[in-house]
Amino acid sequence: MVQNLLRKHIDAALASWTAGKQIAAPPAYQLTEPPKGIGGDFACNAALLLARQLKLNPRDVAEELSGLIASRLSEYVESVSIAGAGFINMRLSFKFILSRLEDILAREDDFGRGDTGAGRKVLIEFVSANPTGPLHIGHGRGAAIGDSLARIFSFAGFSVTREYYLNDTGNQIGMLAKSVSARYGQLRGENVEFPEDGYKGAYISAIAAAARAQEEKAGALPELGAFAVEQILSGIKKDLAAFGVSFDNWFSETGIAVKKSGAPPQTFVETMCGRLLEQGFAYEKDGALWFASSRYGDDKDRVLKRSDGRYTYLASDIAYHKNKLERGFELLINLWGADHHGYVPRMKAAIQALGAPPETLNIILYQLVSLSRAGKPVSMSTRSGEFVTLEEVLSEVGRDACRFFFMLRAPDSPLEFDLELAKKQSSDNPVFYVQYVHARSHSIFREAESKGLKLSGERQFSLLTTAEERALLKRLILFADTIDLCLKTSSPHHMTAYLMELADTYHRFYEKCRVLTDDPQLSAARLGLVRAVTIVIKNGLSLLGVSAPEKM
RNA sequence: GCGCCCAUAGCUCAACUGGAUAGAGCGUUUGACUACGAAUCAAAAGGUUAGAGGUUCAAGUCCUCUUGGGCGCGCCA
Repeated sequence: MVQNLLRKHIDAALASWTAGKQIAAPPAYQLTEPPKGIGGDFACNAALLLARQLKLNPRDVAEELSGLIASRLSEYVESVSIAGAGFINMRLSFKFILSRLEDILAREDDFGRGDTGAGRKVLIEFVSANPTGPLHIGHGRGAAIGDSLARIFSFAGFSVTREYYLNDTGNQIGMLAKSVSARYGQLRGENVEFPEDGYKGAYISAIAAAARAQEEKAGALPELGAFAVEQILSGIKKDLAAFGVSFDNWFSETGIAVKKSGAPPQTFVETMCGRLLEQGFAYEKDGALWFASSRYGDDKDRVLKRSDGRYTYLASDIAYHKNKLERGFELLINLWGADHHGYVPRMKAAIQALGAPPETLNIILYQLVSLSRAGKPVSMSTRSGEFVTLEEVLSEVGRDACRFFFMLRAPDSPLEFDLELAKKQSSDNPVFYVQYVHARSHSIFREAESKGLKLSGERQFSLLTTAEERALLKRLILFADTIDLCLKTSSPHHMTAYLMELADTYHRFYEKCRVLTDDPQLSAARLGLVRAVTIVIKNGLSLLGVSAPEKM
């Protein structure tokens, strides 16, 4: 990527400048795009940082540094200048930019693919919604972000496993069974009382009816808890498939927390708790087993095993993460709804008690989606039954628009989703703005072919001399840098922003520069540029799980 | 009561983790289709970054307080 390339040489320039000076550590400088109107492609603030450390005049430092940088970067940069308080601005050379353009055209679908991951094993756990009801719009956001992160990490050379943790045992499944059972009784005309904390959604009645149908067919009523989980889970899988989200593994809590006949004498949870006790991370008090999470910064210690002998959800979860580590994953990414933030310190503590450094676990909290319809808030409680399902939103708004919309913002920024607005705006949703670039370009290709022009072959890219063409080229070659930024911040929203910016630059180019002209040389060069744009747009959209149509 | 996250244009949000003149989209106003797709482009209006102090060459970003919101605080999951 461009930034890393420049950094390598700037680092060397800095090292030679600081040699012999009293510098504690090389400054963590930034390489940013200068504000519009300043000129230059990259700005470096190293001189400002060094001047502060050494109490020197920043302009003087910049003066000395810029010379060193210019000589080291002569292959990539055509000019280096000083501006403002001491920023060093660099302008990329056309020759370098064109070499990258050739790279895009040569690598096509693989352009942007990198090996920063070097095959390291990453587990991305996301959605993991309890199988007690259909997925709602909030789960959709987690699904979109998690799936795109998986695509991005994989594209960057990590070995990615996508996993869904299935809480298919415990109190909530018991309540689910009771809820279905009550509806089943009502179906048979019995006067049963519906449990106070039961799941009230209409889907419960549908499951009860399905159970009854199966009873009539098979002659026996299925076990209602397992039956309901199975029904709901198949709905969840269907919704995720429609959303373009797939999982490599569905990890069942039952497997680690429930004893099965013929299995080892202890469950995985029991073994894990025993080990924590041995190692001193857990202790017994008031008849319960406690995890000493406060030792690692949690507010207080947490119960692993209740005084009645049952294990808590936390115990299962720690055991689950122990299992993740035992499977050899070096990085664990968890996507949680922001309402779980209080749970973060104890899981971080657990990771350390399990012997892994805390940064092994990267918990990404995404703010919940607040849903409204025509400005009026819609309640989204599963138990009250008043929620809008992912399926409904998908059929209203469409998959591409929905996914793009969910990744427009950083995960930790709240997202307001107004159904009426999303429907109304569907024709000028930002996703169409980006997709239009792809469709428009292919329209040009079709036109070119009908005129007998070749889409590949010899091109003189030196003919691309206008400001619009240069701006477009520069945007194109920053694709890999955008992927890198997504990795560093664990957020795909930089990719949506990048694609919108690329689209903007392209549409401006399109207005100013006619591709198919009377000049065959110029036409060929511009066709090559447009081809590169379609490659980058398509690769970028595919990292977001959004299609790149050739016609719209 | 304690803790975490927020407050930026009329609305929804950016701002590359302390950098230059705080940017986009939507909405509003005005203009551009007899050559590759107008799902587009050009331009305008719109800001004391909730408020008050502080830290320094530099603060939307860091520290304190105030106000206003969201979420969490169980031997629930």
